[in-house]
Amino acid sequence: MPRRDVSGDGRPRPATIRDVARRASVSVATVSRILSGTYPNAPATRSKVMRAVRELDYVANAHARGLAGVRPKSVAIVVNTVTSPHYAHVAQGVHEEAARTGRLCTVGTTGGDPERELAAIQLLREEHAEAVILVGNINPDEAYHARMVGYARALAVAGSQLVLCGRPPLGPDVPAIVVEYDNHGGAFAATSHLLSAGHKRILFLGRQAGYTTQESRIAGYRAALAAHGVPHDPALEVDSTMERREGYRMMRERLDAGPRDFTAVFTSNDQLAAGARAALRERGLSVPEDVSMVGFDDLPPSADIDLTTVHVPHEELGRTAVRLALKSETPGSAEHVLLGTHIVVRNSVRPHVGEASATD
Amino acid sequence: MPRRDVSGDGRPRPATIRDVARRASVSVATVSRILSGTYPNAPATRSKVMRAVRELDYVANAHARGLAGVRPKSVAIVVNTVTSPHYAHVAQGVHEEAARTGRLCTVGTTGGDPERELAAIQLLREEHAEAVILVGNINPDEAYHARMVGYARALAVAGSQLVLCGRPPLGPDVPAIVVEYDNHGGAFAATSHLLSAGHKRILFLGRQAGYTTQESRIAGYRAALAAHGVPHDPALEVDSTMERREGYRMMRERLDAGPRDFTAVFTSNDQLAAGARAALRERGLSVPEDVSMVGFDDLPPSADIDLTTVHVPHEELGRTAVRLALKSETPGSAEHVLLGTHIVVRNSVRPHVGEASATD
DNA sequence: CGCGTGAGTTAAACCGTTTACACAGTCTGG
DNA sequence: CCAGACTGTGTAAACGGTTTAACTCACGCG
Repeated sequence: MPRRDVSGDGRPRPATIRDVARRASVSVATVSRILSGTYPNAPATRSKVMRAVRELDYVANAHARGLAGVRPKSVAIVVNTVTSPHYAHVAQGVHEEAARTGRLCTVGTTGGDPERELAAIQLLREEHAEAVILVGNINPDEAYHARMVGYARALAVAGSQLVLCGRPPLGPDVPAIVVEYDNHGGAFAATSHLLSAGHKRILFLGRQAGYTTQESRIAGYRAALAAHGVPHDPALEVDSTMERREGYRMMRERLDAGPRDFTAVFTSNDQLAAGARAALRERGLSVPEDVSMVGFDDLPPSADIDLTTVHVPHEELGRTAVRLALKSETPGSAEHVLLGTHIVVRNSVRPHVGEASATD
Repeated sequence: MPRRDVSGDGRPRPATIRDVARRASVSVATVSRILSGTYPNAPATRSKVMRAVRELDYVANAHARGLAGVRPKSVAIVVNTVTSPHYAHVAQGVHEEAARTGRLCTVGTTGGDPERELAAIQLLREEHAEAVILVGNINPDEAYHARMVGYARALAVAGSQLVLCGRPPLGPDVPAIVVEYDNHGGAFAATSHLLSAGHKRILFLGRQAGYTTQESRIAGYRAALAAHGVPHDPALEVDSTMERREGYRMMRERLDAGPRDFTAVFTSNDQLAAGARAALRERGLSVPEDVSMVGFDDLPPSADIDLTTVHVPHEELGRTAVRLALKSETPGSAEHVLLGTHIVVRNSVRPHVGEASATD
């Protein structure tokens, strides 16, 4: 019945707390208490134990500790991919904050597949992590939402604090911390910036129906047009995913399709802007001389191409998520934080002095 | 003495295997067997149990399972940062392969600090993960190496297979799987490509003493020069880190320092190439018309700027690491794999027809 | 009819921690 | 001088699974 390896090969096994206790001639309870440091102990005993720990190179077994009821020090994060810059930077923030407090992160990737997201959460239920952070953008449908609500409750029961990062709340009765950032306000500011420079024909690149992030951004764009009394032309809204190639392709198609009917471009993220910019250059149009452009995200490479863009606090998003999740002792908090975004002005916008510029 | 929550608040607790057993009127052993599927069982019992599982929304506690001696399904990866493209892509490969087999990844970041790397490993010892994958480039010194060897042994004892990814072996008696890629060969090919196009003055950008990756690349560069009988001029080797800004800065300095003394550039990675290219353009020099350029890494954005570069199988590096680690039942394997690199020819190199081009 | 046989199930040991409680000293104050 | 507080340590019961060995029951065979 025992599985203790006394038998054959004698493959070494890690030292246990019992080995330490034996070597230091104390009980296991004493060792445990001294290592956790939360109990009174005699200096002499303490040094005996610490020596035994060192000599045996003892580290505690995380499984045993977790089972014994100590909350494991771990946070989990579920992202789309680890290669896309936005996710990577949020993850970076999560890692920073986690590392500050001596934690590692469990990372699950979904490739944008809601099914895989749900599967990852199911797996994470087993781990009883302190926090489970779901980051980014999804295209929620009814069935998905219902299942997610159930899973969220299950996580709470398992003792994991759920955090939604850059994604809307699940509902009033689902306990989750929500850390969003101001997509609408950022898009409003970006569009206003172009409008103030005299642009009236502003192409919006990167519409994607159903995805909450993109919808907020386009809503901000429309709101700014309305606020400035500039007519909204649906033909200026171009569907595309968020990848650079797509920005390149869509801009190229647009330019090839007929005469240019815009003087400025607002893209749903910086990668689209970079792609669109490349397409423009190929057609002999430069930014900002011929076309003004504003992006969204403020990723590091955007500084190199002097792109005016909306700064998103990626890292802070991640840090805040972790901080809030670990703050409350008992999981099941519900909180809603909205981080600000602001426009970073570089050199990709020029005033537009159009034909009869001053009407209205 | 018990901690079972019968007392006050009645906060719900996750269902345990005992709850399932009770509900299905069988013993816990039966439930365990049926769920693990590795034992004969009667169909009637099976469906009873499965129903109870569904009704109670039972998932097994990973800690308990781990403690009971079942190898937890988890792989760990330790990287520099999650935002740098090379690491991100390797991590992506690791995640892919892990996800394929239903595993999540634990990720530790070091920020390039050897101390933090060692700390992460120490933390990972507690987890008893199946595999611990250390990725990338370091600047090993004597003390670090000694400690790492000790930690590597400890990991083996804990049952975790150590994998070194893009980093040289620790030593013949340290059990680790090593997955490298051909830095030397790639650099040799890249340099040869430029030499064959008639270039004799090739700037090497990105030398960094002590870092194994960069040293292999510069060695390949020198070997190619020697093989083609082109004299090696140390003044053409420029120190720099691997960041884009640095490439921009160093190239700018070089151009400002005096007349241009090179016709081609080989950079230690694509990001340096992008930076250097930007600096060249600012001075009115274009690639490839005025200066030929070859990079290293073949990151996605490099296709957009038509950069000829050395393809590194980032994702495959990660996938191979996981695959090999999980292959062997017992940890402590030692294996050395060298993945190939190859040059991807785009449009950043032009033949150089120099003054008196044909001497030697 | 006795008995092995094998499929299906169970009781109990065990994994390595933490912690509630008991207990032995040592001080302190009345 | 003794009750009571305080210190430090030990004992043993959890935590929630897996696994071994034993047991039950029907069945087929000699």
